[in-house]
Amino acid sequence: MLDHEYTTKDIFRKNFFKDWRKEMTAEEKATITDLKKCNFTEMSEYFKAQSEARKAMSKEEKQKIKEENERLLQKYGYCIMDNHKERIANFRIEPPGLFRGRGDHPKMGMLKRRIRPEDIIINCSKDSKCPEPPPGTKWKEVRHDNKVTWLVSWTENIQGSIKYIMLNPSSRIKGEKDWQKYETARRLKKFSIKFNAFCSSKEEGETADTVGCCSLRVEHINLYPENEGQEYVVEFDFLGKDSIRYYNKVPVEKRVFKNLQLFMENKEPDDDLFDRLNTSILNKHLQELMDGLTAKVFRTYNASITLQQQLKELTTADENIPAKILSYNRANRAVAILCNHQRAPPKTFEKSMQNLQAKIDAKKDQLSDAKRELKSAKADAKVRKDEKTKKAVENKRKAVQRIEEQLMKLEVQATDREENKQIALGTSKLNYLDPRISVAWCKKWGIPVEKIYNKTQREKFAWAIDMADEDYEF
DNA sequence: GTCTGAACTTAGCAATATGTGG
DNA sequence: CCACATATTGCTAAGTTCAGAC
Repeated sequence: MLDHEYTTKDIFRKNFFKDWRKEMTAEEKATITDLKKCNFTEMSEYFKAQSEARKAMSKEEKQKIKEENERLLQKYGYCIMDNHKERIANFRIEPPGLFRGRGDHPKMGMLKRRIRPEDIIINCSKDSKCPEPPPGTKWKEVRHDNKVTWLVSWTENIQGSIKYIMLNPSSRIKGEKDWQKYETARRLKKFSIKFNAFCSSKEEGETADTVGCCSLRVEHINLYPENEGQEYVVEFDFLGKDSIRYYNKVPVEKRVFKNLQLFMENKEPDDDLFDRLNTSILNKHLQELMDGLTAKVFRTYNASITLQQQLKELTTADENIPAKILSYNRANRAVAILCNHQRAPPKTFEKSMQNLQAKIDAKKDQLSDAKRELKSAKADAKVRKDEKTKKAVENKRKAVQRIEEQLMKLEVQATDREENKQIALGTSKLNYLDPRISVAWCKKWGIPVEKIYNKTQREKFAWAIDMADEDYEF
């Protein structure tokens, strides 16, 4: 991790050194007293060399590794549930290492210990052949609980939380749950509520300081009776899940604005904004409004309804397939922005943008050359009037057309990439957008579903690809 | 009511695989 | 066919929800 920014952070270094010293012998402890004086370059070089060696391997060696991975997958990557062979999601146990919390995490750098068979609980049915622990070891427990979906669990040592091995998203059990999620969100359509919130509460000092709706503090909002020509504007600025910043200015109803003013009266910046509300009160209230309604349903609803509406708005009939796909990506992007799904701009972004621009310029030159050739071929044909020159004109015309299409494709690509610089589309696509909306859109416009969903996504959304026709309405 | 823990979903980053143009 | 760019997959942390203890 030597090259990583983590290692420059004080908390990371402090936590690492503290945990490392716990592992030392008395002698080591006496010798190694200052992390600054420790030199890890030799180890770092070793791993770098390993990675280089891996890259430099011959085709045959790479193929061998691939086959070995496939063998492991076949051996450990599947289970039988209700008589069906199902793919397991994370069948490899998490290796030991240094904990990398996100944001300002107080525990970053702590030693994540190796998981041993004695830490492992196996959950399988009574009549099944229970997996054997490695020779000379024992599982912590073997149980037969058919009220839960996990196959294996263990307790990790950083937060003391339980980790699980569960089934792949393509499995029946996950697919049905996913379907159910969207059905609940669809029922929200009947209500004309616009509500964009989520909740959380956490122990201080154990986690990074992030908030959700119920735990927003006074310091996270500013109120503007008037702002940029709009009335009753609330400015949000806080760190949410994964310490991703949420910044937005939202005009609200006067009544909401006045209430927020009241909630902020006589409070310190670090006081709770909603001090009489907690997640259980909120969820109880939501449950009364609609069966199955919880805070996160709004996110699913907002995302899916926005995709549907954006697709309607952005797709035009006479466009070609690449242009339609651009429209799809734009609709997807609108959702990602709504949900605040961000990503760090790729390290190679500027460079790859320049390269693409260079390609576009080259293509433009090529186009004007082709046009010039077409012109002279036409002139030629006018004079000669024979079959051969006529055919030449036709060929040149086709060439121009082809280059124009290529140019357009490149330009579309450039626009798409620029607009996507800091936006992550994957999260919404995978977790919030009812796949039946996308499938219906594909069917309606004759777009192969492979253009929208890759192999993994098609496996996860198999249920939707199967059931949605082109008239599907969310 | 309030707190805690178990179970499950959602999240962004990094490594790896694949595709493409020179 | 190679180098580079892009797409996909893997990884695991960080959320939400709900039930049950107190």
